[in-house]
Amino acid sequence: MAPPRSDHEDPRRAKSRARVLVSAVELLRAEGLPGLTIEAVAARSGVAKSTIYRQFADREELHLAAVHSVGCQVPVPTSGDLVADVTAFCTSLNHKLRGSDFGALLPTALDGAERSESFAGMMHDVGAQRREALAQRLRLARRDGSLRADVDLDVLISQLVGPVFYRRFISRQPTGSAFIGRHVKAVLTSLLSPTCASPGSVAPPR
Amino acid sequence: MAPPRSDHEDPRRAKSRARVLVSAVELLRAEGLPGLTIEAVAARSGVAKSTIYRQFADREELHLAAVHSVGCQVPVPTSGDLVADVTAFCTSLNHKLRGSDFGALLPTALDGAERSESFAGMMHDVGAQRREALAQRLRLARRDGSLRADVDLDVLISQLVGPVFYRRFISRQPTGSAFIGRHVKAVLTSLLSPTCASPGSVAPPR
DNA sequence: TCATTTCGATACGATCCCGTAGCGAAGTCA
DNA sequence: TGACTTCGCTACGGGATCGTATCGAAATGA
Repeated sequence: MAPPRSDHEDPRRAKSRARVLVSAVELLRAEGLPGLTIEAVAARSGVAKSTIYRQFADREELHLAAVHSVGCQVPVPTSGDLVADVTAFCTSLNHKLRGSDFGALLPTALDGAERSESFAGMMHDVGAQRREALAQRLRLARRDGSLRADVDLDVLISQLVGPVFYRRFISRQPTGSAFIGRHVKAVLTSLLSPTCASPGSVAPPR
Repeated sequence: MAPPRSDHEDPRRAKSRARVLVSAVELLRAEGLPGLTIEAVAARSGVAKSTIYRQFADREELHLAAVHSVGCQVPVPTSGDLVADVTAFCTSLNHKLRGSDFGALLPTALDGAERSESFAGMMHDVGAQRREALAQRLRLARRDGSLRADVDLDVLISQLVGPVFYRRFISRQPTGSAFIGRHVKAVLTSLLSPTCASPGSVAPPR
């Protein structure tokens, strides 16, 4: 069941596993959760059904592994300009959500998380990891004085990324660079520096 | 197929339809999309399979009708205080997302919308309706001067509701009244009135 | 009352999917 | 090379699900 000794894995095992996961992702993209069936994965991947069962106990475990395999690391740039960095981050995130396997599989993952503890745990962890990267950048900004010291990072992060997810998955509204630019600016401007606020905090009053 | 004449529907037809939808919602809550099967709905609801097929062409149509049946209207209070009203709205929304059938079925709907045009359309419409109610309240605030005139309502609405959805479905973080209070205050404070800003925009600087 | 509509029940063949088992072939590693 | 592991293949029985058809019973509405 587990590799005989340490972390050394038989390359055949790894290879078939990889092929299975690729096909699982394709199936999920094409047909959603109901389409993810051991039989279908076997047919599509060319990996025998028995081999799949050797590595995945059931459909849920396979689904979990498939979602985990597409991951989602969004780079957080660290130039001097906070607004520019966060804007770049949100833009990258937006592209990931709209163009990558992760974006395509996330709805199925949400559905899974609604009913499975291990799924909910993974979702939470993956998200926490992504948020931590952003948090570090924001803490840096707080230290170098470009961000107010009394900002609640937890709230701020939700405000920054929440709307991007929302428009992609829930409201299904466009999120072009125009939106992201206005959005980040509106959220950050009033929190920028201890100096009360620059004259126009969203757009020039005229 | 269509009722013989005008909008008059045979009560037997309406009754069986209602029973079917209730069971469909229960099944979706309990087992997610893969659990929504005509056979299972028939068994659970006591409505014969043939009767179900008379009203729903396939699983997707039934799923769509089930989601549509749970609806989601969130009241938007209109007292004098904008911050209080929006906070109350977000609180209601949060409760809906966490406690109602709508909240439980939304993930399955997102999955469906990813792959079905009619589903995506319904999701968009339902959301647009909900957003319009909030938009009206915000336009009122803009007219009576409590909100800056140059605010982009589209962006603002996403910023207000996005984080609530995000924390409920994606990051799975808590959204107590503490969070919602801080959140709404942080978003709105800098946009309140043309007068620069009240001393502390998030928390007293000490 | 009486024609019409809808219902529930049942049965049907076809298909999908499950999970397990046994087999020889091929790859892996010491 | 030789022992071991993993593979693909095939087959199996059992169950779930599909979508359709037929039928008499019940409800509806004019």
